[in-house]
Amino acid sequence: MERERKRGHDPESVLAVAVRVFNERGYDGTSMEDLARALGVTKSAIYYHVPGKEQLLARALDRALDGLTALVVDERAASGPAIERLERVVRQSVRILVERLPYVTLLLRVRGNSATEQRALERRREFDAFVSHLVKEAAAEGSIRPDLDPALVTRLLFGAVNSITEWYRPGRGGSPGELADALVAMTFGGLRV
Amino acid sequence: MERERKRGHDPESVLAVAVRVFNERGYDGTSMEDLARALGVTKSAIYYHVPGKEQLLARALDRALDGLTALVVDERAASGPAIERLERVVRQSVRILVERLPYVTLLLRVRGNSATEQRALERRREFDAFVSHLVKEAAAEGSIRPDLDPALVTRLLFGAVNSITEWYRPGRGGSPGELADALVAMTFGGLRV
DNA sequence: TTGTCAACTGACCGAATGTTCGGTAAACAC
DNA sequence: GTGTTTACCGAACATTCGGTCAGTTGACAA
Repeated sequence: MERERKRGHDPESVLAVAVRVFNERGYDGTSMEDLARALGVTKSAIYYHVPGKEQLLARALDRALDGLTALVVDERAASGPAIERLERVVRQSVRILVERLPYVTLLLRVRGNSATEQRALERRREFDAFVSHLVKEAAAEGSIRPDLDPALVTRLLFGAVNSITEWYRPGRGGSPGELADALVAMTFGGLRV
Repeated sequence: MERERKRGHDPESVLAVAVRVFNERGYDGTSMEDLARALGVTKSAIYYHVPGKEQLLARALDRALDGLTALVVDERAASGPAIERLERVVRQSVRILVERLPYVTLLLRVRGNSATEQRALERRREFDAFVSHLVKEAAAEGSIRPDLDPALVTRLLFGAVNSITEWYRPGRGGSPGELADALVAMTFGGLRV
């Protein structure tokens, strides 16, 4: 029998708590002692469930990146006007950001301090390159204001998208769908009446 | 006589190097040993010029916040349509971000881990409140699309502005003025043709 | 009743951390 | 030349770090 299994942690619950604390204090600002306190166990108990601090980070970053990679794979197979594909990518990005909020939040703060972080940055750059290319396509098709540099548009557009990790809290501020609607409305159409 | 003063460091040059390294590795991810290496001196030499690591952070954050505070003071005295004042605040924000890029970059990564960081977050919140109010005014005057929540507009708008610290490098990608022009064009008017 | 095993604890390790301290070489002041 | 100041070094400080390991506990199976 398996059900209920008493009380206790497993690799999944440890990861969830760890990512929450990493986001509160920053990865480097979080000690294993901090994690232990948040889990209600001693430091050594953590090592029963996971191999170490850096692997905790690696698993968290993979969760974020797997979502973004899946998006790219899906969308590479799509066709139609680039501007419409771009809008879909933005909407899907918002969805993934919200669904995997703590993991993506962590990813967006990574600086490349370790091999793990550098690997994550490389995977992230693939996503950036994909989006960047898509915006250029849309510009080449004449769907983006010609006075705006496509590279700049990409950065500002995803600056707005990524800022979601800085202020969005689930349950507040509407559903992910409404959020995506508003974001697309503002970035594509402008905030001015 | 004063001129040239041989070679060597002073509190100012230590701060400049420290902030650069803080931004590369993160504040918590940077050791005094790292700073010493970047300065070409030993750890102890740093303490001759500055009182410690946290004061280095405090001074850096003050540089960023003093700029933003000055902007608020200036703009509180301004009049005219809120939408025009908002556009001016955005342009000035871009200017300050670029002028004080390393300092503002550091500020935007602060999580509140120490008393120093919490004080900085409080000052930053004053700026956010000011901008938030301004967007609401503009909405009340009918200058912002009524289907967009003003609070959301504020966050996305400054999500785009603040993203500058993530990718802008001086000398590349045009002058600060052109950057502000493009940013205002896109956020106010939309990226679509 | 005994044995097994998952899930821990507590004591500990070596390394790294931020900071302090005693000393010192070179430049300057007189 | 003598004393003082400036800018630093090297060693040491207490503390904290990520991580290890032998042992304990309590639920459950036989």
